[in-house]
Amino acid sequence: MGGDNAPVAGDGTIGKACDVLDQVAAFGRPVRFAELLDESAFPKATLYRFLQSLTNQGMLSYDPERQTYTPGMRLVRLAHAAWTQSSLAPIARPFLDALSRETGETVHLAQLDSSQVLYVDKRNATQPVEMYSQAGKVGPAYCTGVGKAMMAYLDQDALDKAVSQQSYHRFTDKTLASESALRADLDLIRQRGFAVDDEEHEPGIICVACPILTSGNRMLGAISVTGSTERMDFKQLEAWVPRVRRVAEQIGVEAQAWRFPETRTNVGNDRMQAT
Amino acid sequence: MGGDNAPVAGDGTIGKACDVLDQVAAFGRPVRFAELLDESAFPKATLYRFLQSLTNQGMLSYDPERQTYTPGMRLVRLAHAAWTQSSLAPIARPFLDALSRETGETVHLAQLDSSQVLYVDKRNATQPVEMYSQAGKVGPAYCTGVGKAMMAYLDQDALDKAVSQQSYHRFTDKTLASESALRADLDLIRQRGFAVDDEEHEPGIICVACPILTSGNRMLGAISVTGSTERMDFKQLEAWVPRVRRVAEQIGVEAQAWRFPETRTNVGNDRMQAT
DNA sequence: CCATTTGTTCCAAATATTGAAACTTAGTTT
DNA sequence: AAACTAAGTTTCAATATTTGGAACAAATGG
Repeated sequence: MGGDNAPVAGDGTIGKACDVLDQVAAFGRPVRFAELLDESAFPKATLYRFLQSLTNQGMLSYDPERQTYTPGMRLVRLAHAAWTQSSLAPIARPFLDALSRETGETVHLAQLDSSQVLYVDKRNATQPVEMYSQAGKVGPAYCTGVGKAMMAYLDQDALDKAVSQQSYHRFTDKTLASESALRADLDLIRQRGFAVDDEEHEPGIICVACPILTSGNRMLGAISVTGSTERMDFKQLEAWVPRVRRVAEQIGVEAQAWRFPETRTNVGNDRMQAT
Repeated sequence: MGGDNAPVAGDGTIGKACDVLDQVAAFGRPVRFAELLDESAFPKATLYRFLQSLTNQGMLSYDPERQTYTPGMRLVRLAHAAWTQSSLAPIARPFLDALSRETGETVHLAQLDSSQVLYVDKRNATQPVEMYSQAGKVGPAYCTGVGKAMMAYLDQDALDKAVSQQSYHRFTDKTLASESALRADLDLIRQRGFAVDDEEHEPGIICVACPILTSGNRMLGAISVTGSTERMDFKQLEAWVPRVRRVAEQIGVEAQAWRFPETRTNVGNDRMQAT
């Protein structure tokens, strides 16, 4: 859609290079120099050199035949380290396995990254697990169970920022398509201790989600159990809530025991160093 | 310029930033500033600013409590795009599924990245698939089936470089622990069209692997079927070779049809721009 | 074949990076 | 408790790097 990519930039050359990476990744397909140049804030020569450097470094991959760029394999290597060390996934794994076994439904583990939902692990009851295709995927926060569960437990500042950065695209006629509607739901979530997604993102898909919190109520992530309206109704799904909540609590305790690093509550970038 | 350590560097600021990312990732655990400084070629203030910028960008994650850095979640997001767009995984998926079903054994899909084996997908017959824990993982090339299968089909230059960059650590007493032994095996592999790993990396683990090639014999990756000596012998495993080869061929054809980007045969970086 | 688009290289000017050293915390020892 | 030590952070002038307009080359197409 319209919204031009957030030129978060800053951080000198590194920030700019990251922007280029994001831009290439955002295309979702092999992209040519000219296409990038159109959307880019950088002049021709500058963008060109960035692409060259990133390609040399393996952060981008270049197809000389078609003259196109795609995100590079070095990212996969680095992400493996990130996933292992910085995500909740390794800690949560056994709990997800158990929850998946018990419910037989799809289970998601998510964290919040730049006001978006970042899925870091998944259990799919029926089919074999789809690898990366789900872990690493991002989704909207305002219309998913895990997204709302996480936002509800952000502190004031982070919440304001997160809420203001949602797109509020109306995916279905049940989507909460305004900041006020979202805020109202977040209040409710805080009251109940869990979030629901009532076909707000995809028709026929419903879910319940609970936040993962430290003892100091710092939000680390969320887990959810998803079902389809064809096979079950909300009553059935909500029956799992106590179980989901308990698992979320357990993960929170484990995470804290492992002295889990501060989650990037950090929505957007605050740095003073202006140009 | 001899076998310096990793400092491939070059590419100005971007290359340096990538080096820092690698360094943090290499620790495999939350790492403090001073620890990085010890191993770093950069002066204190420089390294400090790199870490700050990378953290601001979400490429690193910082735990203020423990004052430690880990690879950041932004990498996971980017890697998802890389995996989807630049790896063989999406193309190979149905073939891996089939091969896994037929053999009932562990199946790997790998690509070559900086002279190392990068596993991009995996099927594990018995247990549920372990996600990222395998995709994104790197391993040695000189003592794994997929590694040798891939190296055997590199062109002269790339092969020389790859062969010279192996560590030749003797994991088991069957490990090919020298360049000459490796080269001899690669010749054999080229002759037979497939590679074997006869407990060269892990005792009790054997495998057969075939390269994935384009019609122009450009090497894109490799697949393997792995077994354990406890459950089977080499005779049984080699019976799968024709099947593995056929699947590799199919993937190669598909990949070419999709006009798959040039694989980073590119071992190491050649840029003249010294520091 | 010329026109046009797309990709690559040059180079002086502008700017960001550099790193020694000073400074600030936090933790430890005397 | 004061002094010491170590770890992390900031400063600032020198310097190397990035910058980007414009020229150049290589493909594409009419």
